[in-house]
Amino acid sequence: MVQSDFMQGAMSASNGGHMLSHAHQWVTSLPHAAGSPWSSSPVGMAGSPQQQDVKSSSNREDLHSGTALHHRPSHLGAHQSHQSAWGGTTASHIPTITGGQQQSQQSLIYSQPGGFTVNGMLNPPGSLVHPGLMRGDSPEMDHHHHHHHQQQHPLHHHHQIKLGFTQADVGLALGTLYGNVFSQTTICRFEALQLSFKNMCKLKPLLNKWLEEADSTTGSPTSIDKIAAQGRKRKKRTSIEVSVKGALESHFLKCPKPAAQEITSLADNLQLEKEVVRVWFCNRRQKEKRMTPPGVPQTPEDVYSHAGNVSADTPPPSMDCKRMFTET
DNA sequence: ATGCATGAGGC
DNA sequence: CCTCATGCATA
Repeated sequence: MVQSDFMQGAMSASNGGHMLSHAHQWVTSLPHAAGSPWSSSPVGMAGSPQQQDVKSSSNREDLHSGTALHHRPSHLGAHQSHQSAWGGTTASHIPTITGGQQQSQQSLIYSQPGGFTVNGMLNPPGSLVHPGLMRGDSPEMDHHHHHHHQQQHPLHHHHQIKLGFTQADVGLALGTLYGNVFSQTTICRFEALQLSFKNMCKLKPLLNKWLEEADSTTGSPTSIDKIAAQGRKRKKRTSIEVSVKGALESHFLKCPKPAAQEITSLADNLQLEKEVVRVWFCNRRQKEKRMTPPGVPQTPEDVYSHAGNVSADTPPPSMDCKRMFTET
């Protein structure tokens, strides 16, 4: 395909000696067997071309999973404490795509030492529905017993103790294992289902493989080799004021895809570089296309539940507003 | 966890 | 210039 050139980042957590100042979330604490993430068959969503690229439709079926995932016995003194979102550790739960919409963000379902009773069923091995075939699939695991995350008990005899890996660790591991390195950001977005449907489909199998590996390798030293290079200077992130953001948002609602000239005038009015405004719109549009539209936070259950129809939401208004308010 | 940014691939 | 996949930098 075309978008296959992931391998440039790979150094987010390896510079100096302290990776990220405050580590992030801990991932992967999967109940063994809780495999099927999105058991749904996103592809089967014929009839509802939800969001993006419908053109490459016919090959996004790598979603079947079904591999029992386990965990890796390591004992990290997880200490996540931090702000809001961390209601718990982010279990690297592989989400189930439900037709391309939205899910929750960090739900941690995992097993407890006493036996994670997610539901008692999870999904049978082999219940991987093929994309396009069936879609009722993965049951809903209850999220009632979530958050417990890292309980670092000294004895983790079995390799059943779930552990926490940081998202950055996972991203790195994926790279060392399969060649595609991902950043904490990507893993985070994956878990939060904030990637495009297609992107999700691409990443899911990788994560699944990692999980398998993590289980089997139970402690095997993953060779760490990264491609660190890239001395390109990045533009300092522009901080846009809230009021200005509001203005941009306002315009976006009127016209999500302004013409170059509009962008120019807008930039002028807001006193921002044109490029900044242009990029803002690009990013804004992208955000619009992601899964997990705001306002429809699904509970973890929903996430793991049904997944069949892929109903498109966010109908592309495709209205072109060339210049309705060009006041130079 | 997310906002702004970079780049490749497309038109 | 856009879309898309990704990620540094940041709140």
